[in-house]
Order: sequence, then structure tokens, then C-alpha cells
Amino acid sequence: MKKVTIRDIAREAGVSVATVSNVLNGVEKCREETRERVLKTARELGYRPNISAKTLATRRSGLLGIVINEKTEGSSFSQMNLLVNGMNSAIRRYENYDLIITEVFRDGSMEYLRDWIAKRDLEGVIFLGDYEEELLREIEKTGIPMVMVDNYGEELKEASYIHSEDTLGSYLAVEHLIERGSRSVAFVCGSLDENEVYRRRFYGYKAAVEEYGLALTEENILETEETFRGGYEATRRICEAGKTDAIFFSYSEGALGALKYLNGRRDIPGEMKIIAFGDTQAWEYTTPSLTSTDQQVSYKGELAVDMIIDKIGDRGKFKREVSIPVKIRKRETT
Amino acid sequence: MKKVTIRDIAREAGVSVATVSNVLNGVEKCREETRERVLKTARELGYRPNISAKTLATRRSGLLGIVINEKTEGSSFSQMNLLVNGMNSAIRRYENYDLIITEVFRDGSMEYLRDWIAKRDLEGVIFLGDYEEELLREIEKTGIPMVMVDNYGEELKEASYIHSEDTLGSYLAVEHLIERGSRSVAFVCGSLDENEVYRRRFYGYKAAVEEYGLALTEENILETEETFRGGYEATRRICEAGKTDAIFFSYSEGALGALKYLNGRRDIPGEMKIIAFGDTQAWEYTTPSLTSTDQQVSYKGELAVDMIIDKIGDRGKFKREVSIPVKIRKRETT
DNA sequence: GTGAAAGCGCTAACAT
DNA sequence: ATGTTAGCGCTTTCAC
Repeated sequence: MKKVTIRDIAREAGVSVATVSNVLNGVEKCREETRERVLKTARELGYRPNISAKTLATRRSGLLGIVINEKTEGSSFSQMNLLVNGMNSAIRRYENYDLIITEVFRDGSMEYLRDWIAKRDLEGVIFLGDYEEELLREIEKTGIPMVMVDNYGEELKEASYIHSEDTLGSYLAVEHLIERGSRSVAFVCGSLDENEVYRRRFYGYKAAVEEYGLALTEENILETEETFRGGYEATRRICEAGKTDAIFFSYSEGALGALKYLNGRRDIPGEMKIIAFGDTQAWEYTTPSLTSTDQQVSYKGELAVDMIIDKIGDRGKFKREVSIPVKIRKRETT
Repeated sequence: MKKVTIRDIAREAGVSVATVSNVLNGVEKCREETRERVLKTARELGYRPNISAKTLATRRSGLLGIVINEKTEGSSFSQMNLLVNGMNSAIRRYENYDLIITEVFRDGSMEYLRDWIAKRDLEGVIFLGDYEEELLREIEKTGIPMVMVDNYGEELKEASYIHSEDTLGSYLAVEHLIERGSRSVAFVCGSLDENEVYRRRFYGYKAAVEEYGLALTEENILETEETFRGGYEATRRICEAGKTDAIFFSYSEGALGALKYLNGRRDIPGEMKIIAFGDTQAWEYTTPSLTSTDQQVSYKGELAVDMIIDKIGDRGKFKREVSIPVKIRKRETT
């Protein structure tokens, strides 16, 4: 079964390659009759377009890059698979596009990334999670359309952003804790310095705490490593201090660590309430089941693809910022 | 910054494009002096190869396809991200290769997949999880090198397979339960009919049960949906029957559902022991922490890439089957 | 050891 | 409405 080209179709259908190309690309420059004949022979011959040739001729590869960072991906608990799931659903709607994937490691990935984008003629790239501003700026210089997911970067002028309603979501989460009776809520997150997402969530926390007249104390703000263990340790410290009756986790793994520490030591939610930013089916099945905020991860993925394709159409101009609403899933920890 | 081509390099370095091409591809047909001059100008000009052109000329795209199925990916708990993590690590070792990804949905994905492979000139494809035999056979007909991960398919003659030591692993897991004092072990899995992985795990279970002289009863074998809920319901049924003191979960989510049901109802591990096939960091932090079998998922991903690249080198012939050893991570549920 | 030239499959002027 | 043709950037005989 050798390769069928448009030349074969042209010969067989008795037309020129240009006509075949036109028909195949939906260019309306021929009469219906020819159109159908070309389409028919194409089908009969089992023609499959060769994208490399097309790309070479047009500079359009139909390739969207997905960039993942080591940290996000290494975590067995991350919701990256849901994101990718959403992207895969969305990409099916765009016949000529495919997803190509890479991972950025801590060191010197910039040159790698630039090469990657250039050599594959990527048309757009979606970044999942956090990256150094410098890397992003360098990539933006190449002029490629970019969409950032779960990541804020004030300095990029043309990239679009998708994230959760971090501030509002956190406000609602903390409000929920207070409504359930809490009088002192702790806020646990990763590095506030390095991570705008956590800063936003902190603003939401702060707003709720002040709004409801609770004290905003330093000991109630804990920056930890973003792991199960980080949550466990934070909870231990909080309990040892003994002044707090609820914890908000900015990274959801932490909440599982918290439950581990609390079970057998404190009554949940009586003595300690827990809420986590980020929902997972699993949270229904922890002991006790975990109240959390649902960020519609899969939908974020779909949106990312739709947005990047829009941007490609708009020739890369035009920045957008989309916040995905957050819903509270109330369960046993509150 | 316009596109730099080998033609530019040739002109600048005062040689022909053929020589540039040779040098760039490491063909040893010129003297050291020319070689260095070409390399130097290439660097100075900021040359980046154009893969589409290369692919068009050579039929080698440097693209490896990853196929995911809807089910695996939709599960927020799947370890797909770890697999992809491993693949991304491995792919970095092969300068000319990249990973392109797609998802197979339940219906009529065969034609889609064939097109995908053909139009992108994929050099090899890695399947994660389960697919219909017919689909796989059709793809194999195209002659493309295939590597299957966590999936057994007796009928494919040239594809290679990577999976866990399912039978031995299950044997060890059940043996562990028995050694901890169990006298009646239940086996919970998804559809045995449809899934060879579960059949293998069942053989291991059966072997251990017989080896240690326990009874092999029908009520101790439960086929359920492979979800948290499936595990929860299975556990409820087992407890209501009241004849069993340990459960082996072939899909690890089930174990979380089991804990949910058991906490407050039964003493773990006193009255009921639990073990799950498939480890996750999270299992350290459940209440109680979950004993499980570690299948080195990330390593599987690396191996998949290495194997497919080998196959591409060998021109697609030569079938291999690799079983990844399974280790038991003993925790509080046993 | 190096160069000239044909060609990979497709697109897009430009002609007709 | 359709055909001719010149590339897109690279590889690869085949000559020199």
C-alpha cells in the first residue's frame, strides 16, 4: 500500500493538482461536479494528506504544544490528567490540530523549549502550572500565541490566562468555615513569594477573616512544602499551638495529610474543620470525607485549547483572562 | 529574525548545502576543518533545523504517539501522569524525538487513529491501558512499531508489552494477607471477561489461596465497577456476608472506598485487612494508611519510550515482553 | 571530500 | 473554473 498523493488523485480524476488541492482545502473555486469527482477518487485511492508537506509549504504545523513542569507532573495527585483529558476532548473539534507534549525541568530548559517550538513549527503553546517569568518572557519574544493555565504573569502582554477564581473561591471557602462556627482559621500554602496563585488565595482568606472580624495572626499563616507531608506537619504545628479551629489548604494534598494527623487526635469537624482548594473524586472517600472547592479542571483544559486556537486565528494579538468559578463541595470535614 | 536555512549556512561558510547537511547529520565525509567551519556558522546564524522539511525528505518524523483511553484518563486517580512523566524523562535522551498525544474514545476511533498515525508520519505508538483487540490488530497491520503498557494482547505478533508482574504480585499480596493472619481473602476487580490484567491477578490470588489451604469460594470473588464507589459497595457486601477477613483490591481506588465503609464499622487490620494493587503517595496518608503493591509506574513510562525507540531501530520486528517487579509497601491496613 | 540537482507532497501565485 | 509552475527546507544519489 504505497503512499497516495494529490498527484495520483489529479491523474486519476483527470484534473490538475491545484484543483485537487483546492477541493481538499474547501476552496470554492470549481464546480460541484469536479469537486465530487475529486473527493470520490480521493476516497477510492485511500488518500491521506501528508502534514509535513503541508507544513513545509504553509508554515502551519497544526501542532499545539503542551508544557508541563516537573513538579506538577511528578505529583501523583496532580490533576494534570484531567487537564489533558479536557484538551484531548477539545482538540477533536479542530480537525487539523494535534497536541504535542513536553516537560520542563528545573535547569536550563529555556533553550530546549525555544528549539522545540521552532523546530516543530508549533502554532501555539499551553503552559500548565508555574514557570519562571524569564522563561515565559523569552518564549513570548518568539511571538508564538501562549495560553497559561493556573498561573498569573503580569508581565506577559499577549499571553492569555486561565485560572480559578482564586481570591473569591478562597473567600467563600473561609466564609464557609466561619459559618460552620470557626473563630480562628489557619491558611496553609506553598511559597507566597514564588506563587501568585497562593497570594490570590491569601487575599481571599484575608478578606473573609477581616470581613467577619476574626483575628489575622501570623501563626495562622503557614508556608510549607506542597505535599501530603507538608499538610501533616502544618496541622501538627497548628494543633500544638492550640489556638485554631479550622484550616484552609491552598494545595489539596495537604488536607489529606491533615486528616492523617487529626484522626484519633481531634474531633472533625467539632474541634477542627478542614477545607481544601481543589476537588477530586477521592475526597468523597477519605475519612472523614473532605469539603473542598471544585475548580472544574477538565473544563479548564478544553478552554485552553479553544483559547489558543482563537489566538492563532487572531494572529496572536489580544490578551484575555478567564476565571473559572469555584463551587464548594460540602462534605464531612466542615 | 527570519528563518535560517542550511542554504544560508552553505553560502556563509562557502560550501554546498550537501556538505552542510552531511555535517549536521554527523556523516563523516569531510575533513575536520570544514566540519568545524560549518558548525560554527550554523551556531552564529542561530540555525534551527526544520523538521517538516526533514520529515518530508526522509519519511521520519521523530514523532512517537501516545494513545490514552478515555476511561484511564478520566479517572482523577489514575497514574497516567506518572507514566507520562517517565516518558518525558526518557524522551529527552533522544534528541530527535517528541511525544504527540491523543485520546481514544469509545466509539469509532479506529479510523481516527489510523489517520492520525498516517498523516503525522508517526514512527511508533505507545498504548496506555486497554483497547479492543480489533483496533489494535488494525493498527498493527499498518506496520508501525507498537508498545503496549498495562495491557496483554496475545494476538499481536510484533508489538511489545510492558506490564507489572501481575500474577506474582498478586500472589505476594495475598500471601502477605495470609501471613498477617487472614483465613479468608476476597478478590475485588473489574470485569474478568474483558480484562486480562485482572485475570492474571486472579491467577495469583488463586495460587496463593490454594497454596495456603484457604477455601476458594465464589462469594469471595467480586467483579465491580472500577471506582471508589465500586470498592465501597464490594466491601459492604463482603461485610454483610460476614465470612471474610481480608480484601485484595485489583484496582487501587477500590481500597479507598473500602476504608470509607470500614472506618467505624470494623477494626482495621484486626477484623479486616486491606491491600491494593497499585501504590500512590496518597496511600501513606489515608486513615489507616494503606498497604499496597508498588508497580513503579514512572519507570514503566521510561521503559516504554526506550523500547519503542529500539523497535524503530530494529525496523519494527522483534517482540518483547517485560514484567516490572512488584514490591509490597506494608502499611497500617495489614 | 565536496558540489549539483532531483525530489519528498503540498500550496499559492499567476496564467489561461 | 482549472492548469502550470515555482517554491517550502532538507536529504541523497551521482559526478567531479
